[in-house]
Amino acid sequence: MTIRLILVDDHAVIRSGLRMLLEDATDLEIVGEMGTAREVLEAVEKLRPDVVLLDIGLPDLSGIEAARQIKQRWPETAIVALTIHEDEEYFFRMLEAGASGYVPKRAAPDELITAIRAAAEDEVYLYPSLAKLLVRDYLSTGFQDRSSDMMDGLTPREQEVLVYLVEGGTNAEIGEQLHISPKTVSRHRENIMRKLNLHSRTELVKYAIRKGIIQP
Amino acid sequence: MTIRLILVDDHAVIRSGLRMLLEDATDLEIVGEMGTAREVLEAVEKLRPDVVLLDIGLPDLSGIEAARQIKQRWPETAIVALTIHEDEEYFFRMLEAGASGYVPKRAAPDELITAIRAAAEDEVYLYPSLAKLLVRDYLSTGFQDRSSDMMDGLTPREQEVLVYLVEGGTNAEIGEQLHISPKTVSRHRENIMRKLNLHSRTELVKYAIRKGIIQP
DNA sequence: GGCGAGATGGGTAGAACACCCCATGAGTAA
DNA sequence: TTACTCATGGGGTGTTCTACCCATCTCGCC
Repeated sequence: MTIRLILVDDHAVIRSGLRMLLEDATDLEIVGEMGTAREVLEAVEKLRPDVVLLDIGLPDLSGIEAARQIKQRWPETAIVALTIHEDEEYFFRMLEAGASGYVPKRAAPDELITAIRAAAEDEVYLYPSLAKLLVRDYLSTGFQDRSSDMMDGLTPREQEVLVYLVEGGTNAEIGEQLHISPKTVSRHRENIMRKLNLHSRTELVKYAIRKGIIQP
Repeated sequence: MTIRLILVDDHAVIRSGLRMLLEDATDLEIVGEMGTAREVLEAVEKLRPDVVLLDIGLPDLSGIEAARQIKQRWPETAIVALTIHEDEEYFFRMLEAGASGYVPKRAAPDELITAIRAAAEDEVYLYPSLAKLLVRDYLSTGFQDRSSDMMDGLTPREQEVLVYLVEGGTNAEIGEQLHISPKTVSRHRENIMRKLNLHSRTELVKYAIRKGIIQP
């Protein structure tokens, strides 16, 4: 009983590498290999794999959107995300899209194979550092309505403060502009960082630029 | 006459994949495999490989700096950069550091092997899209003074420290990675900020992203 | 009415930062 | 030789940040 697998990554070298790596596992059969989301959708239709191993950074369509469409049309197909991104942003969006596994590329090869096997059994494999995020989120919010707010769960005020933070002002300066105490600014900053799993202003700036909140 | 090779990438999955991929080429012998720049420097000293296959995005030290140090201490060792970055910035800096090849991860496996063989023969393999950049640069400027104008009068060491600063590390962490005291890191930071007329780390991050030194 | 979320603030402690002072040694160019 | 840049570090000082603790008030919702 082999697991039929499709590899998706826009880097040919990585794709070929993965193929060889996975061929060691005799219960895995790689039935297809491609580099764009459009090819994947066609291939899933035609090949009906058990598992799709999917990179997020595809050129034509994000891996997240690709996953969403795959799960919508063929819910029985399991998806394992293999990516360099370990932040909350991508992780939760991939889960919402229906992924059964999320493995960072820094993981050990065995962990990847474990994730694929788990996905094929309709189970879920999460890399420890990311599982932790999920547990924390579950404990705090119950996580059932996360997909609705889509703006990372920041409140309007927090989003507003975030803009000022990444512009480079100190808490005191921001407080003056918003007519609130520096402590309140700091409070908002703490909540933002906790929600986004960030731990310094430099990370905050990079996050904001990624999200298009500010221009560099 | 086999080519002795070292693999460097911080992603274990990719590393293992590359190993399998390259084992198909019988004239290549992988004598080492590691994930950090520090390990590479030790390994080159001990193993004396013909070629180092090097990813740019290492956790402790940029691949560019690692390449620079390798070429400085062991000039006979060839370096092939294998990276996701295809922009001008990284490409030229890697060439200046002494790389004999530059292959994007989206390249075909054969191209990677070709690049390694070329490097071992003391030749240079450049991926077509990047070779084009080099030709264009040569035609327009003569390319001999490119390194000096990259960053507004920063010294090489300052440019190097800048990269680490905007990655988010503290002075102590950066000092550890560069084997210098935190005070020296701080000193470089002060000089950088004075030269660029910046006054905080967040401004530094935005500057670096504008210049393409890092990706957000 | 109570309950949770959001916004508001205060305090504390340790770490990190930003900006000064100083110096030594290596290398290079005038 | 002298002068200069570069990289290396030490000290100090005040500010800022990060991460906890605590509280009150308002609002909508069940």
